[in-house]
Amino acid sequence: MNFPEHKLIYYIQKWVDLSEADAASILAAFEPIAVKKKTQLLAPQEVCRYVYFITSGSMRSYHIDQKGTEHIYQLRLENSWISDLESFFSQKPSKYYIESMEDSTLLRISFDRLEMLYAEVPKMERYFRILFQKAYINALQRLNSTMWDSAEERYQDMVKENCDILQRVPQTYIASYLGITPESLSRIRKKK
Amino acid sequence: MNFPEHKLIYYIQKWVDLSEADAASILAAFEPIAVKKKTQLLAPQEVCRYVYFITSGSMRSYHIDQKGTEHIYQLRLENSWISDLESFFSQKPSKYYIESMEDSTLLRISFDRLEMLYAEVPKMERYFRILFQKAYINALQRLNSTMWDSAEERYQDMVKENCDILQRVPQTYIASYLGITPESLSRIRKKK
DNA sequence: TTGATTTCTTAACCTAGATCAAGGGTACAA
DNA sequence: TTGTACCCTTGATCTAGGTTAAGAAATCAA
Repeated sequence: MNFPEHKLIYYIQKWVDLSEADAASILAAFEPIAVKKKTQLLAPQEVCRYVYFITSGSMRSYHIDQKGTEHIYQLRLENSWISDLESFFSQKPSKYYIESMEDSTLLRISFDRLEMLYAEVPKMERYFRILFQKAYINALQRLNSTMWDSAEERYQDMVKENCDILQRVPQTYIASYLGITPESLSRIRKKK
Repeated sequence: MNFPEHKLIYYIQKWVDLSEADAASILAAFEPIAVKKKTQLLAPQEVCRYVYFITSGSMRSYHIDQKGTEHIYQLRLENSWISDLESFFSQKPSKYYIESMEDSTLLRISFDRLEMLYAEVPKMERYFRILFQKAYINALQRLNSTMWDSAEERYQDMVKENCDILQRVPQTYIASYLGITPESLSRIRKKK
């Protein structure tokens, strides 16, 4: 079987064992969608209704400050999750945008449907516990390197990870994600 | 009943319903310890063996860079959790210190005992899922404000939270936590 | 009570990265 | 195929916060 939905099961099974029945329940809970490049899935003031698993393409989330400058805080490729968890779990208005950077396909699940899924397949509680734990560890590492490493070190770390995101999205997005201006990133790249 | 252990149950019950039996299982899984000010619970190269719930006092976690400068990335008061999750969950050597800032009492649980507890009381899986979810949201907010707000704004936000940590620990710790030098914090405080 | 350590403040100077401005390249829409 | 928007680069200048240094104040151990 080779439906795109199965990638989701593959990634969940890296962390918890699933029966055939579990897998079926999970797939039934998610709804597939397809979006063109630069489609907004969330805008400020809206409540974030879904958590998304990206099956192909790439997404970013960002906010726009008082001066009108965009600040990207998440860049995600296929086989990872994206949402505004703060808005999703509180079901209160978001401060952020979520937008596709390429034509993309996603699986989405709503707040109520997710709570149902936790009841149906309690292992999902464990899966998301592990997912958030890793996400939290990651966010702290990013915080540490933002506070204490130079912009150049942060960029070189990203290059070392050899993530093809560097080839797939504009440098201005990478710069914003690293917390610097496009001009600074251009100067850093020139050096090497 | 008024044993200090019960604060733990109180805080867990804010997020999941516990039976008497659940509460008993949880309390049985944790071991109380008491430490003097400036006691190290973890040092670099050691594996972080426990997750700690602080029942009284305060803790910090930090690392020391090549130049010998301390960088604090967590400051925690009573009724919150502290650990190095990266080391704890991988059971690999840590890069961080965990140290008490005041005389403190804590409840600790080991990796194996926690896995047993998840099996005994599956609701704990849900509790930690919610805890890490909130911690992750928080870490992203801190990352955003470190990237995009001035040092003064970050300090003022901390003052607004009205957290008594500002009174209880040296300013040099607050400065490091905010990602600035003690000199800069002193200048910021002088302004107002 | 007293020296020793730690913490906080202030001042002079420095630097990484921001800001402002302008030109060239590239990609897609018509 | 051309024009329009976006993207990247480069240079000149500016600034928040770092660095270095030194003294004052507070805290602590004996």
